Amino acid sequence: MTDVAQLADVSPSTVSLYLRKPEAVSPAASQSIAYAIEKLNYVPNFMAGGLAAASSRAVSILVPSVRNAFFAETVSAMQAALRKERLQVILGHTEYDEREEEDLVRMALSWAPAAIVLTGLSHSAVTRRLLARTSVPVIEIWELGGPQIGAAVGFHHDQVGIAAAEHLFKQGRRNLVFLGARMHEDRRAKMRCDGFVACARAAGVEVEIVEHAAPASVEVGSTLLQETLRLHPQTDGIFCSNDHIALGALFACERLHIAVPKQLAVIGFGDLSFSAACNPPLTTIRPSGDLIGCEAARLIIENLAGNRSQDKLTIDTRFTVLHRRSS
Amino acid sequence: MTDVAQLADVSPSTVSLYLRKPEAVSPAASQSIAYAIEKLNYVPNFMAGGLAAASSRAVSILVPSVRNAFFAETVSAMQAALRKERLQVILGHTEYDEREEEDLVRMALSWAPAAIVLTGLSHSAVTRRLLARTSVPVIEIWELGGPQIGAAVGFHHDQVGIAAAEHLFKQGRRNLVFLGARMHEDRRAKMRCDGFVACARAAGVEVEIVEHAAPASVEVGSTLLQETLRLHPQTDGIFCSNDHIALGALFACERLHIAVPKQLAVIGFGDLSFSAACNPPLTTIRPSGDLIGCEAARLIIENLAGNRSQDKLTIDTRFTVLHRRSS
DNA sequence: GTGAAAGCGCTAACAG
DNA sequence: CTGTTAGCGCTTTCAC
Repeated sequence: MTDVAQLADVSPSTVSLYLRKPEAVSPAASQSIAYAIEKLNYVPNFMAGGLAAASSRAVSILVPSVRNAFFAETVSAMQAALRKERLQVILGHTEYDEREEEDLVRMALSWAPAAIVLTGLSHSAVTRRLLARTSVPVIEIWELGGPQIGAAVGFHHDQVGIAAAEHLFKQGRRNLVFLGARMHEDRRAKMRCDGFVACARAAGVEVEIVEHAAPASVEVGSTLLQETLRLHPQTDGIFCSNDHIALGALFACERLHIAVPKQLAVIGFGDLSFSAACNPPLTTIRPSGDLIGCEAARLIIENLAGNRSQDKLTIDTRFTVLHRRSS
Repeated sequence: MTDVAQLADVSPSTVSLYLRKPEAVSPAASQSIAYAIEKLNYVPNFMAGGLAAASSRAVSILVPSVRNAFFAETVSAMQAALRKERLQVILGHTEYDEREEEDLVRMALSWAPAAIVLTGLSHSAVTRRLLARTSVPVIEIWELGGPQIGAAVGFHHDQVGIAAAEHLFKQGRRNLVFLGARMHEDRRAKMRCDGFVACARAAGVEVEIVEHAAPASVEVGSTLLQETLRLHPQTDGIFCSNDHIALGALFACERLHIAVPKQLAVIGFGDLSFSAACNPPLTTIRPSGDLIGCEAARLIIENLAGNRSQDKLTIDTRFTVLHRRSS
């Protein structure tokens, strides 16, 4: 930076200012600085900058896994939005493990990030303590309806379950089953299940739950459907914890010559890549993973601009019931 | 760190050493330092560390998009492997745009990362120049068979096309079509196509190519299949640029009552979540996205440990033809 | 095995 | 709008 300043015939602080707030530097100085940067192939050092400023232009995002299309979408949307403000994404995978999250938060703090984004509202006590001690803004995504550390951007998963139950009721279904996978890990799937069960119970209907120990997958969906028919042959409506399970169920129905939706109505969650295109097209509930990412990024950017007002803000991104031919 | 040193009654440099090479510090000192760290809730500052050491424990990973399951897998595998060495992942999305990649590389360099991981072998001249000037190790993933900047971990996409053609020949198919989407962007899909066409031509078979301008999706797959039947009704074997396209084709076949594989053999690429579970199970070629991530991480870790030997190393992670019932 | 000294490259008041 | 000044918190020789 000193070299650039020398070549541009200004002081280093003017170069620094130019890099951070170009509009505050005179056009003449700007031009010669730009030339010098180009000429010298100057690459700024973010670590020196971050050290001096006691905070970096990095945002730490911690999700269970980016293999999960939901989080991939959110991470992608967020990175695109943050990129415009020249903010970098530091990614961490918690694998649904609070201890892992704790460790990742510790490392995240070492970068003095502009913000830390966590998935969900349940975190270990240590995580909460670590975060309470810092002034780094925290944003929790993909879940609403519990105690927040900072701002939260997401939706109520129990409401998803309620919407699913109401939808199936409207279709005249009364023998309902919830198909789930590994719900002890995926708390949000559990919440959808709970909302579904509670809503049905309020209408005098007892929901059966058929669960699998393996992580959600298309194959698990097929297995669960077979299991469902074996245990509860009367079933006329199923809500699947996500669209992978639902697709597997549809495939199994096809193989077993079960008419969907005539004999069995199927509703999923996620609106994944195949959901609109399969046979029959899958009725599902679409969570706005993109919107969650965009809104979270917006909060971070506003915060950076000085808007410290939205500390424990809650943004409900809602969800949409997509009624297609599987119900 | 000074506070920790004071409390532990050692010098700051001993604390620093303890944090970086615990085995080089005496057990007695280690113990009191550990106690002091715990007691004071000391959080190291990576930026100060990076500034002083002129390099950070961050790895910059640039992929087209993490929404793409292939790259999500690799990123996930890599982050898991790097995490064990306390290396952080800085993520960037190029969206298949070399200008974007260039800009992301520039920002990546500002972190003085332990390595930069790029997707594919084609990069802008500026990107190459930027990278040539630094001593940051570069690893290119998901493609082999072109000029490398640094090490490369991946496989030959044209060989995938060849394997697909050979497979279809073995099934007695001679009227072959390649179904692709947006191949001007996805160079690697184009390479698979080229390999397929070249192999067929060598056997005296002319392959037709049916392409769509939109990005690959299940719906595009259905559209492409219909288009294929309209333009080339004799077709008895198709190779799809990926499993989303293939799944869409299977769905369309089902709707049109086209017997798969009897009338039409289908082979895809990717072995995605649904590929083994659909009707019929999809014959596909599995690229080892996980392995690519693991091997890339291994290179980075070895490099960090001083193994500078593997500069322009090439690691072929191969691929597997999974013969299932769609062919 | 441990400590003293000298920065790493930049930012942030503040004064002009 | 620009320059001066004083560090930010750590690593790294090099002695001891």
